[in-house]
Amino acid sequence: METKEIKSISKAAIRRMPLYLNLVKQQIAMGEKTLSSTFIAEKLNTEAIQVRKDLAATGVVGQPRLGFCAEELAAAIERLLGWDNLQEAFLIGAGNLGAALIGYEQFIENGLNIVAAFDNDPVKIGTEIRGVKVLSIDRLENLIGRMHIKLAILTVPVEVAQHTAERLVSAGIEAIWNFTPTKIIVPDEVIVERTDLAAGYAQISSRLAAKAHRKVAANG
Amino acid sequence: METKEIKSISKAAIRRMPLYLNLVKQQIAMGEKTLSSTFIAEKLNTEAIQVRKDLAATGVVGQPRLGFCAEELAAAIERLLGWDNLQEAFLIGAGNLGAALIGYEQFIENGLNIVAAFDNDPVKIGTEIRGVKVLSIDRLENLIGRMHIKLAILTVPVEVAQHTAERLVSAGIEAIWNFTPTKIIVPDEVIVERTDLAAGYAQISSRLAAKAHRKVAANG
DNA sequence: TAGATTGTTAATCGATTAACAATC
DNA sequence: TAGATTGTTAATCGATTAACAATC
Repeated sequence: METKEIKSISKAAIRRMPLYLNLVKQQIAMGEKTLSSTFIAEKLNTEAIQVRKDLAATGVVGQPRLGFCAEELAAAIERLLGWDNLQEAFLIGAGNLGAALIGYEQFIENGLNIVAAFDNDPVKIGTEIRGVKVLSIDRLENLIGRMHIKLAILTVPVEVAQHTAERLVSAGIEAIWNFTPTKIIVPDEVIVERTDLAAGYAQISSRLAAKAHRKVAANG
Repeated sequence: METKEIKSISKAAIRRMPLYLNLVKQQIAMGEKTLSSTFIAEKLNTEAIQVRKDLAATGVVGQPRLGFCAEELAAAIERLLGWDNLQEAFLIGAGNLGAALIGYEQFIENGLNIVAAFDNDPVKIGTEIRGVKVLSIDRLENLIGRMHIKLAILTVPVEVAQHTAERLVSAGIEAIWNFTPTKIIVPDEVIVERTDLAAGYAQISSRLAAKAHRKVAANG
């Protein structure tokens, strides 16, 4: 398996990788051995040049006329994303959103395993959500250390987001996936990714609103 | 209320608007009348120049020495995002994620109201999730037309995402919020926003993996 | 061989950041 | 007035897209 030097990768390219991976796996399942950037671009409604540029970052070398080896590509993307190893995570805040993430089967395919949930609500503590125990938030620091947990999924109410983030950092967490609608401030070495449902909805609603405003303007 | 011409807005700026709005509302609740770009930047761990550039898009004019009028800013951002009007939406696919979105209280503040859910599972049809009825997918087209629904939240399994999107488009939907890990292909005039949990996780896991790979390399 | 596809280098585009005059 | 802050214009940065030689 010949690979060239790994190139630097843009954040946008990383976000597209799961789309490529799904498609590659789909082709493998259909018995295809190779797939070209042209094919991928057509399926994902994008441009072949972007696909080639993105895939260059995986280090996989394609073959003129044939495209890329599907198996090799799948393995390279999974390695690039770290989806070839299981990642254990704690979920902090066992509310609606937290419970949904625990039940989100897709994560297993991505190598993400939520091993415990934490909450401060005595009613929730001691219960289980789809086999995942809800523990007291008091035990957070101790268990992060003992279980060598690197990733925390933050689904607490926004008011306690910053404070909880600071607890996680003191306990030695390496990465925080922040689902709260605020920006948490942590040291640079801590990896933070914010998945903000409000930000996603803002894209949609602003465009719908712009359309509506234009219509009102046109009708006087 | 003096406003200047509305400027064009980047997607990234739109995504930041909810953060600004939350902060502004918080300041209003604390009795503050104005807030400056410097203050906002400090609170959100970003640069004042970016805040000013973003806020310029709302059309609100600030005052040197004082900053921006909080009330005016809140109203302008809500109008820009379309959060000043209630948006009714259908949710398609009443699985785990779908149920969580129905229960996500935050949406009400954003003016988003999920009025019905649709599924093809006879066990689910006829039940309610937090007061939202689960209806048969067979009634989708009819009800979109009758209730003048503009927005559909797509939480179906990935295999049926494209087909379901096409049904929504034929029924006259204007916007689709796509939570499936695939790109749906629809006519240009249909507004699509993809919120992909896998893409968000890819950011985190790739950085954790890069860190781990570096460590292995360093230890020989 | 002819032609589809890769991968590199250059050009373009868009967003962020810097500099600074205008303002209260 | 002095000084903090705004808002504009220009410079920089990063990502996307285009052009094209190399390859099988």
